[in-house]
Amino acid sequence: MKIDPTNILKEHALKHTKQRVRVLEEIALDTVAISQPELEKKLGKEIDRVTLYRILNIYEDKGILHRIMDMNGTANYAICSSSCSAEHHHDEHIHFNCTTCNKIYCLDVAVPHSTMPKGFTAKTVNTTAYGICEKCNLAVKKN
Amino acid sequence: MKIDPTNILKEHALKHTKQRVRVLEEIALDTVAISQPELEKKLGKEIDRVTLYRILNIYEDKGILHRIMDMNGTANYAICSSSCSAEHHHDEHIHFNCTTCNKIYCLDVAVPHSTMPKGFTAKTVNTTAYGICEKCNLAVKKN
DNA sequence: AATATAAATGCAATATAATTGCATTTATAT
DNA sequence: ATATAAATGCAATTATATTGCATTTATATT
Ligand SMILES: [Mn+2]
Ligand SMILES: [Mn+2]
Ligand SMILES: [Zn+2]
Ligand SMILES: [Zn+2]
Repeated sequence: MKIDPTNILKEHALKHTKQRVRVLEEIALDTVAISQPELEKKLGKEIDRVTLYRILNIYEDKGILHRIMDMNGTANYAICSSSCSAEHHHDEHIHFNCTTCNKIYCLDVAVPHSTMPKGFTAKTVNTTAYGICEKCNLAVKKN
Repeated sequence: MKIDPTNILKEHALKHTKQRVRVLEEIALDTVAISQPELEKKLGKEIDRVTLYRILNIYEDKGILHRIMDMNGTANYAICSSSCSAEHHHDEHIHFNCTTCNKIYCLDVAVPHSTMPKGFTAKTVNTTAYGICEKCNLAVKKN
C-alpha cells in the first residue's frame, strides 16, 4: 500500500508537519496494524508522547486511520480504506489477532451480518478472530 | 440469573473468602456486564484494588467470568454460561455495546461464522455490535 | 520576502490503570 | 487446636492517558 502523506494531509485540510508525516509513514510501512506502544517506541525520540496521541486521535476522527483494540485494551492502528471519511468509517472487514506474534491483520473478509434483538439498533459491528496467523503457522511446520 | 457464590467457588476448588463472594454477588446483580472501574467504585471500600484485580483474573482463568473489552480499552465482566471451564470458554454469543449508556449486553445471538484466509486458523471469534440499546431507544421515543 | 495569526507541538503536572514484592491475615485440612 | 498454604492489604513502582500553558511552526496575506 503506497501512501502519500502530503496528499492525505491536504485532502483532510490538516497542516503539514513533520510529525504528522512521520506517523503516516511509520504506519504505512507494514500491512499489519501497529500499536500505540510500538509507535511510541519507534517515534518517541522524534515526537512527544502527547503529540503522538493527538495525531492518532485526529487521524481517527478524520477517517485516515482506524483503531482496533486488542484483548489487552491496547490501541492498534491501520490505514483506512480511501473511502473512509470523518463522518463515516466503512472498514467493514474483520480483523485477525494472532495469539503467537500478537500482530493484528486487516482481513479482506466482510463483517458477517447478525440480527439484533427487538429494540436494539446496531450502527457498526466489530469482529475479531483470535488464532494463529499464516506466518506463525508456517514457522511451526518448519520445526 | 440466580447464582450461588459458595457453590461456584467449591466447584472450581477456590477458597471461600468474603471478597470473592462479594465480587460474584456484585456481578450477578445485573444482567449487563460491569466494568472494572464500576466494580472498584462499588467495592473499593470493602476490597483492595489489587485483590479485586486478582479475583477478576482468577475468575476469568477458571471460566467463571468472561471479559469483554470496550472501545476505550476498559475491561468489562459478565458471568459465564455454566458450561465454561478453565480449559475452554464457550460464550459463543455476541455482545452489544450501547453508545448512549455504555452498557454491554450479552446477547442471545450466536457469533456468525467467517471463513479465514488460507493459512490463518481461528480459535475464537469475538463480535461486538455498537449502537443504541433497547432502554435508550425507548427513552428517546418518550421525548 | 516579511509579517500576522491560528494551529500544532513540547513540557510539566496530573489522573487513571495495572503490576510487583512482601508482611499479615485467613481458610481449611489434620 | 494447630499447621500451613493461600489470599489479602499495603506501599511502591510502572504504564497509560489527559490537561493547561508557553513556545514554535505552518500558511495565508501583504
Ligand atoms: Mn482493519
Ligand atoms: Mn457475554
Ligand atoms: Zn502470528
Ligand atoms: Zn443504552
